Amino acid sequence: MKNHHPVTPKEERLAQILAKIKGRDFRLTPQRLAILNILAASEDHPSVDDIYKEVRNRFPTTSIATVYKTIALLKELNEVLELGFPDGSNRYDGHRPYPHPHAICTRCRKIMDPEISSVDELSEEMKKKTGYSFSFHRLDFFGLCPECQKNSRK
Amino acid sequence: MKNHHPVTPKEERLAQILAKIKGRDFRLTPQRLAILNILAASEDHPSVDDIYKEVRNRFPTTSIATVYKTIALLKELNEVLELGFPDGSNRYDGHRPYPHPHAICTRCRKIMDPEISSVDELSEEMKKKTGYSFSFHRLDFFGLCPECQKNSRK
DNA sequence: CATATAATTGATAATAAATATCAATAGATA
DNA sequence: TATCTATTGATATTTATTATCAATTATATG
Ligand SMILES: [Mn+2]
Ligand SMILES: [Mn+2]
Ligand SMILES: [Zn+2]
Ligand SMILES: [Zn+2]
Repeated sequence: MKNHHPVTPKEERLAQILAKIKGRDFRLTPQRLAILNILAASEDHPSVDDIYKEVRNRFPTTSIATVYKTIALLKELNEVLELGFPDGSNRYDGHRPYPHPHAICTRCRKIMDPEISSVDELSEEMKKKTGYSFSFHRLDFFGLCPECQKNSRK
Repeated sequence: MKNHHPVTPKEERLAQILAKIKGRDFRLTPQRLAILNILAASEDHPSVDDIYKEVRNRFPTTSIATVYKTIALLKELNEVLELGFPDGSNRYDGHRPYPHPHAICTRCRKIMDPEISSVDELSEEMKKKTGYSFSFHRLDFFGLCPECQKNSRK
């Protein structure tokens, strides 16, 4: 048989996304499925261009517009987290589509996902001080990753 | 005499900025001084267009390019904090030019500056978990401000 | 399987904020 | 006041994203 239950974490993640897609009048084209696979499997927060290049390895006729449209679809379904940057170098997390803190290297642009416990505390203090009711957040810490720290020590 | 020591907080803040400007071959034009005044006095994180409109009240011939160039100058001097957003609706804090958390209303776009004590803790945990050496951060919490919460309860 | 429907694709045009360009203007200094 | 050059203002350029639309193709149905 061709279909089977998901076993690896990324198969699991893809299955979650496909379940949401099935809900509406969405169609499963090869290009779209390839993009979903890339996003579900990615741990390194790829850019639109990263995704575009990778999907073109398998489907060389794919348009960049299709990548944008698939990402827009996933955003609507809350199945991808967009890390937008004002210089246009946007990055995407299809692995963890909910808000979480990021460590961003200003030299090599590597973005990491640490498990952080003190976010709730900060959020609670923000709420108390401002009276806002928060629905999401964006927590970015910028600096040098361990590797770039070594390289900059010459 | 015309010059006097700064007494109000915003005069104090303007004096800080002017001190940095004096250092190099910078010139004090009326337009530039007006923009500096607006940014030093502002508590509400104005946009480029907000600043542009306000400065044109006093100097109607001012170009938007001059606003951009003055902001670029202040960024170089680390005397303004730029809150860049991927949709291009950038906002500026000339009052507190260092990284700090913001509460952002998704409805009326009001941005607040609460005094938060638990940032260091979060930063420390990030550092321990990732090994990054951070130099700045961006901490945004999005939701409804108290006023917009009232209005949305109909 | 053949057919109908409409969602999707791919190519391209349009959009818009930020930046670059450059001749004209006007601070700063002596 | 004259000189020098930083700055201005108008405009062109850049570039990521969005919009457009005819052609294609996934899907359901008989
Ligand atoms: Mn992430
Ligand atoms: Mn602020
Ligand atoms: Zn790095
Ligand atoms: Zn509000």
